[in-house]
Amino acid sequence: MPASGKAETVSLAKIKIACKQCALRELCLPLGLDESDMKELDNMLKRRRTLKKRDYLYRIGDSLHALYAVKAGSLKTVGLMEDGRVQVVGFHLPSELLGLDAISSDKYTCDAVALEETELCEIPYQALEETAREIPGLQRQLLRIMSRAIVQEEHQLMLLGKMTAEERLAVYLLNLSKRQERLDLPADTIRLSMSRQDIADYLGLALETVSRLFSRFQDDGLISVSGRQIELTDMLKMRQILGQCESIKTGKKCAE
Amino acid sequence: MPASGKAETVSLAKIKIACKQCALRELCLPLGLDESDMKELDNMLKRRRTLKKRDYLYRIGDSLHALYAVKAGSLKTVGLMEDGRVQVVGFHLPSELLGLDAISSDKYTCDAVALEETELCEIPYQALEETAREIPGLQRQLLRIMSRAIVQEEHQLMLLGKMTAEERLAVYLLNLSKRQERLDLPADTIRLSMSRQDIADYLGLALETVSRLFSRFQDDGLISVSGRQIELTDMLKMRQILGQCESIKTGKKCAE
DNA sequence: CGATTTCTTGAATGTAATCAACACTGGTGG
DNA sequence: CCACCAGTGTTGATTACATTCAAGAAATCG
Repeated sequence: MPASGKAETVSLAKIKIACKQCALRELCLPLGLDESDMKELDNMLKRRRTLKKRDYLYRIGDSLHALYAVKAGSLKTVGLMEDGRVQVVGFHLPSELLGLDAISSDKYTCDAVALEETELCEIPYQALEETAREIPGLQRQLLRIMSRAIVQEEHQLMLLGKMTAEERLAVYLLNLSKRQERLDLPADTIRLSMSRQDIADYLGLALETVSRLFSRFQDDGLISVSGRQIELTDMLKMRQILGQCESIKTGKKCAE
Repeated sequence: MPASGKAETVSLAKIKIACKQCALRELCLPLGLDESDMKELDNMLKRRRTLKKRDYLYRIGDSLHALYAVKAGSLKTVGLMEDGRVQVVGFHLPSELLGLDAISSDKYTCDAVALEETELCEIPYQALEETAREIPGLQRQLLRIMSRAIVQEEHQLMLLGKMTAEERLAVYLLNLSKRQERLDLPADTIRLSMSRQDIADYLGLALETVSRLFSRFQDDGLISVSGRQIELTDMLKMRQILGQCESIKTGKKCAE
């Protein structure tokens, strides 16, 4: 283990804070990087991007230039079928990474669309790959992040393949709650940045079904709905909808 | 570009053949490796494993020791819900890799079960990660493989979220056909190693629905069914079920 | 060969989709 | 500031697709 002088510690603390602000803690914060590593990373992450609501970050078939980390706002990634059917593949909140699907073929396989005013960090992929070679911890972290994406999607497969409409929405809300908590936001107040249609396209339901479920949950005292503002008024009862399977369904087990 | 003497070429050819037999071409064949790299890889891949039908390769919660490449036979990976519901997350044929989900948390998140007599190569993960540091091409390939898994699961999300039962089975059969082709097996003859129940649990359907669809496809002249032996007698008509979306649905677009 | 598992087929049911009408929201310009 | 309008969300009625329940046939295994 290398000795750590005071200068290094300070610098490290500084850059970690920067990284936290930049919402990239997913990628680099957990690492034990030395100062020069940090510089390299920092150089890579200079570029910013801002999107307005409905702007595309990238489209299906675009060449992979970069991965993106959400700094503020939110996006959806959407898979399309030529006959117009769409599947929302993911929602991306601050601190989360987009674009991993493009690594295999050098093309993005989904459209990525901002759901609101959104800020991102651009991570040029070529540079990231090269840097990962030099910084073992970064390589490791990158692999972990990709693996986590796989696990997350496996949960979604289970949701789409085996769960009722009611369960799907309960999972969805609890999952959003959990992700907010990680950002040090209140767990029981959710401001949805996506439409009912988006939620439906994510959960494999019709938008009317989603709307009805919001109403039913409200009638049952689980939530309080005011447009896109949701209060989780009875988390316990909400979890009971999921029976004993919370851990799998909300992603608790594999989220960390 | 380094000069390549005769000795190196021969050795490289030899190991590539070994790798092909070992069904690991996914991982190392596309790389430009030099001789010492090859040795290192080869050392890593020494261990073999053989499973009988219904044997578990690993279970949910087991610690990640290794990734596995299927050499012969087939497996399913299964996600479980405590109340007994199951979702088959994937089927794994020769040349395909299992265990990527475990990298994020050091635990496998699915059960992996052999569907028949199955042979595998064990790839100790720790060693793989370290080797990937030293061989840039390997790191790159590993990232690509993981990205491809993500893309594949995204297709499955679309299938489960947006496709009819009929379309799901058509996609499934065409996908199997394509994977067989890649192994230099006939594209129009499929011997299913999985039960109707497994297929149903993969496609998010009831087993009766799957059974009925096989019958209907046969009545419509698309396939000829004899238990688990399927002949694709009219691929064209089968593709027409999918409308214009073949490329997405059969994985053609992103498989390579 | 018998016994168990797997598969097929039929009938009834149910969950969520679709179709349809209306209400609310939020942004824009008069 | 209000009215308007497009987009978004709610609710009801009907329909449809796939599930469930049930029974029997076929295949597989010991």
